[in-house]
Amino acid sequence: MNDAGRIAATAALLGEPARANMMAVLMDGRALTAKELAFAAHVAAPTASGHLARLTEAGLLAMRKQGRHRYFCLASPGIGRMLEAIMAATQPVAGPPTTWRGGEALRTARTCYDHLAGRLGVGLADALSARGLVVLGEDGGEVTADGHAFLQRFGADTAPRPRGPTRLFCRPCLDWSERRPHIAGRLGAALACRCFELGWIARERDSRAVRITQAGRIGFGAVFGMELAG
Amino acid sequence: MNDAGRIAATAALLGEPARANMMAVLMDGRALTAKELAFAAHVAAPTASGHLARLTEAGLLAMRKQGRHRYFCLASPGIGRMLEAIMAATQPVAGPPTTWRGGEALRTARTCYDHLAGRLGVGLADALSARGLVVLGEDGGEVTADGHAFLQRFGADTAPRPRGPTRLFCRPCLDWSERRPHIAGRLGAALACRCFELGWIARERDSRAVRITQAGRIGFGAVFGMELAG
DNA sequence: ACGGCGCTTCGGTGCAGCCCGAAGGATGGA
DNA sequence: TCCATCCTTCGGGCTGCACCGAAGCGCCGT
Repeated sequence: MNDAGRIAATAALLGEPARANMMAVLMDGRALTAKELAFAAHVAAPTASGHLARLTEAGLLAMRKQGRHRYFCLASPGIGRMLEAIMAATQPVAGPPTTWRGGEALRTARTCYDHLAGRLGVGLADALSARGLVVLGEDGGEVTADGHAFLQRFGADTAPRPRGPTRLFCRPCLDWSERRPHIAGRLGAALACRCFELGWIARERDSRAVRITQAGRIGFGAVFGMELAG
Repeated sequence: MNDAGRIAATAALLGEPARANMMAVLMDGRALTAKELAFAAHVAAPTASGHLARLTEAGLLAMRKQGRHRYFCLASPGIGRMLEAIMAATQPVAGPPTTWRGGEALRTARTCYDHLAGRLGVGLADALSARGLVVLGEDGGEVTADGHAFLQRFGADTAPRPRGPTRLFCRPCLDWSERRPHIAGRLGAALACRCFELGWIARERDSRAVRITQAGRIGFGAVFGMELAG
């Protein structure tokens, strides 16, 4: 199997709308049951079962049996990065932000794999950029000296890893609703994690959307100088 | 069109072996004619024409008319990164290096989009790592202070971009033949570019393979301490 | 032990799309 | 002007695969 063969094999799996729906739903890192994925993909259980078997066989998904349920999640962070790369590369030409089907909550704030996206995520990136704490470009990002000090005070885990970086620290990730970058990578995950810890945001059930709490509204304003509408 | 829809649409295009072959051949950034791509994809001209039209329509390829020829190339660097991400994510489990079909030249040294891969690319990464000039991890890389000084002496363009980084500077890219990382990103491109300038390597016709010249054999040994077999 | 539930396997149907040969513009050279 | 080359459009054959209903297997709670 050569380069092109692997690309074709993988892309063929992702090219079926039902399977693409499943992968997209799993992008935030959660594990879902076969039935939930069947519903998300708008297909019957037998059809979903077949798809899930093929995705697992190909190493795109990992499966864990638990009682009578079978939980599926992305097989590795690399799979998530691949999906992000596909979405980033196929970003439609500039224009007014897409209207999401019933997705106002998603546009406000949501998780993107393991970091924050939506207006909250983009606003966070803007706030950090404006203060010179991070520098974001098309394909990479850097944290300034001021930024490291700030993040440490904020309580985000920015300690370097023992044996060199094993995951990109600061990486821009194009936001599908806002069409502007937010912060991904280990920093993005650390920021999101710390915001959950502080109770500034909370996950909505069965959705990638997150809700900004009252404490969050105050905190984002005081610490990052962000004004959150609503 | 939502996230999953865009993934599905793009992946469906890439999921056809003929189209995947075309994209893979174009990964090194060259522009090829429709006929050349038909040959690379092992299909007849009419079939290739249809595929190319769809890929161009979808924004994955860009087309330039020139005389009676039509040259196709990747529409943007982002498309190349997407293809790399797919290959990286679908890396088969560890094992003995794959035997390439008649690809000894490719295994020795080749271009991977715009940087060097194969034993030469991996060797270069190893040499720089061993000397503490760069630190490579799973998902990111850094150039040390010594590394910056070394690269400047070598003549690779490592000047920071005017308004922040617009492309990731140092990034590991998993090598398909060697199963180990080589250096991609702006640094990878700069290194490859400088090696071509110095006449250490030369492109093989109609292939991603590159040939190491006699000057290169001496240069890689003297400057990077690399011993190149053959 | 038994029924309920989640998931899988099996068989048949139907559609989407890949593929090529032949014919039709378009371009450049003789 | 005429031909050769490159590319595209058109039409028909064919394969592959997504999809679902029904039936089978394993696990849990009662």
